[in-house]
Amino acid sequence: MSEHLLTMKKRTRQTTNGNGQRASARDRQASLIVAAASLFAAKGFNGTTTREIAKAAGVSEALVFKHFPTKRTLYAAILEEKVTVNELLEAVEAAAKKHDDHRVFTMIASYRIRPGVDSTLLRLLLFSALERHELSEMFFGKHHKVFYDHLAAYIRTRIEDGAFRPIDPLLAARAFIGMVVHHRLLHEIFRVPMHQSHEDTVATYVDLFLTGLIKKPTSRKSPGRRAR
Amino acid sequence: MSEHLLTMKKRTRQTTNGNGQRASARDRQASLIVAAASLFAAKGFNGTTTREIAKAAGVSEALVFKHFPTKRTLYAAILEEKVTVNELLEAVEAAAKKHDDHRVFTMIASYRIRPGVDSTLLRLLLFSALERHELSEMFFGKHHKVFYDHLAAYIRTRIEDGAFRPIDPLLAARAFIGMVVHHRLLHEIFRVPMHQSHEDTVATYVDLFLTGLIKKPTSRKSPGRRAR
DNA sequence: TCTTGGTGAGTGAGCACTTACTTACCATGA
DNA sequence: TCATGGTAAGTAAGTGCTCACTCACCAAGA
Repeated sequence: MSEHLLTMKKRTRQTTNGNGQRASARDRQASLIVAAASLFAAKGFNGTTTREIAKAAGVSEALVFKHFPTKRTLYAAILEEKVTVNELLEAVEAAAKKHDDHRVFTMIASYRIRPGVDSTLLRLLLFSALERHELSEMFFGKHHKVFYDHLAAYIRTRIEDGAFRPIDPLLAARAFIGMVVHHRLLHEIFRVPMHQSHEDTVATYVDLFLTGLIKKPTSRKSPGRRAR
Repeated sequence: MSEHLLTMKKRTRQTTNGNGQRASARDRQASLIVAAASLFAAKGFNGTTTREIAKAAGVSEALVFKHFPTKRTLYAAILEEKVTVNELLEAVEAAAKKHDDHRVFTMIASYRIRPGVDSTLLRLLLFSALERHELSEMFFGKHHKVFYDHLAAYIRTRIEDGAFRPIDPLLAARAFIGMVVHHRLLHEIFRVPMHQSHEDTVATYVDLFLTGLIKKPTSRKSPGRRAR
C-alpha cells in the first residue's frame, strides 16, 4: 500500500527525453556530447557546470556521470570527437595538382573564413589551449596543423618550380593562414563588425598574399580578379 | 628601540606582507592587481579563486574584498589598468612621416611578435573575449584597435601617394597584424615550436607583405633586405 | 529475470563573500 | 614629549551556496 503510493509519487518525470523512450548508451552519449560541446565552447571548461549540461541534454545530472566518469572525461570526449580529417584537403589537393595557386589559396581562405561554420570549434580550440587542457595539443595537432603542413608543402613545390619567391614555406603558410584565422578571430571572438563581403575579403587576402609571393608579378595585365 | 623589539615580539604573524609594514591602500591595490593579473591570465576568470589571489599577494582573503567589493571588480580593475596607450605608436608615427614603409611595418611586427613581452596581456585579452566579459570590448578597443586604425590610416595615405596598390586599407592592416598576431598565438598559446629567429620571422613577414602591397615591385634590384 | 537506462536525494569540498574583531599609524592637545 | 583616540589596514573564522560526484533505488525490455 504505502509502497505503491511511494512509487507513484516518485515517478514524476521519468525519461525527460521527449517521451517515454529510453535511448541507447551510444545515442545518449552523442546527445550529451552535442549539448556539452556548445556549452563548453560558450563558457569554457571551468565556466560550465555539469548541471547545465544535464539540463541542456534533458536528463538528470546523475546520468551524465553514468556515461562519463568525470566532467573532464566528457570534455576529452568532445575534443576527440571534434577531430575530423577535413574533406577540404582533398579538394585542395586536386587544385594543387593543377598548380592553380589562386584556387588553392582561395579555397583555404573561403573555408577558414566562412562565418558561423562551426564557430564552436574555434572557441573550443582557444579555450582548451588557454585553459591548458592536456588534450589541447592533440586537438590542435590533428585539426589545424594539417593545414599548415599541407600548405607549406604546396608552397615548397611551387618555389622549386620557380613560380614563388624563395621564402621559408612554413612561415609563408603561417602568414597566410594567420591573415585568415585572425580575421575570423576578430569577427567571431572579438565581435568586430566587418563591412566587407565574404568574397571581397577572401579575394583581397589571396591577392595580397599571392602577388607578394609570386616571383614575377604580372599585376598590370593580370586576369580580372581584383580586390574591390 | 625597545618599542621596536616589543612590537616585533607581539606581532606573531601580522601583515604577512614581508615584514610588519602596513601598506597604503594604493600600494595594496596595485600589488593585488599584479598578483591577480598573472593568475587570471594563466587560468581565466572562472579558473582563479580569490583565495589564490590573496595567497599570491601575501594577504588574507578578507583584505581582497576590502579593496575590491567583488572578484569581478578586481578583474575589471585589471583590464582598465592594463590599457596603456602605447609608446610604440609615437615611434611608428615618426617613421610614418618619412614614408619609411619598411621601418613602419618592421617596428609594428617586432613589437607584436617579440616573445614573452607581456604575454599575460595576450592571454587576458583572449580570456576576456572568450569568457565574454563585459569590459572585453573596451579592453580590445583601447588596446588593439589603435593599431589597426593607425596602420590603416598610414596605408591609405601611401595608396593616395601612389606607392601602394589600391587595396582596402583596413583589410590590409588586418592582414598584416593578423600574420603577426597569429604567429604569437601559435607560439605562446598553442606552444608551437618556432625554428626561425625573431628577426628572420619579422623580416619575412614584412617582405612578404610589402612586396605584395607596393605597386611596382623593384624586387630584382631592390636593396639588400631579403628574408633569410 | 537480469541487464541496463534512468532518477531523486543526497555528500563533502570549495567557492565568493561577511562578520566581528585586532592592530598599526598618526594628528591632536596638554 | 607623550598619552590618546579616531581611522584605516589587517585578520580568523565563519556563512550560505554551488560544485562535481555518489548512492540507493526504479522501470523497461530482451
